[in-house]
Amino acid sequence: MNTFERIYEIVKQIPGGKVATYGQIASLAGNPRLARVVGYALHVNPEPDEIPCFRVVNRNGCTSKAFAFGGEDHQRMMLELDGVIFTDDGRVDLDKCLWDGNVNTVKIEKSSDITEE
DNA sequence: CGAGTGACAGGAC
DNA sequence: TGTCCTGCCACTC
Repeated sequence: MNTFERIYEIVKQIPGGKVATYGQIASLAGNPRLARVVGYALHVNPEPDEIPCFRVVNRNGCTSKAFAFGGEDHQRMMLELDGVIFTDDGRVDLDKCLWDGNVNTVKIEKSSDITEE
C-alpha cells in the first residue's frame, strides 16, 4: 500500500469526539516526517465523505486557514458536534481530545477492511 | 527528468 | 518559551 493510501485509512479510523495531529498520523503511516505528506493527502481529499479532515489538526491544535473548506468556524462546529473540546484559544483541547489510536487501537496494516487495492 | 512547493513537525538558538 | 531552519514524501511546472 502506498503511503498516501495508508494515510487515508488512518484518518478514516479516527473516532468521533477525537482529533489527531499530522505527526501522529504520519507516525502511523510509517514515518513521523511524513507530516507534510499527510497534509497534502488531506489536501487532495479524494473522499471527504469518508475522510474527516476536520478531525486532523496540526501540533498547535488548530487547522490552517487553507483548510477552510467551508469556513474555519464550520470545522469548529463539526468538531464540537463530535464532542471535541475547544479551548479559549479557539483551538482543540489536544489534552483531552487527542486520538489515542497510536497506542493499540488502529491496526489497518493487517486489517482486511481495506478492500482497496 | 529536475527543481520547487505544501493543510507539518521537531530540534536548536 | 517562542521563532527559525531543516527534513521528509508526493505532486506540479
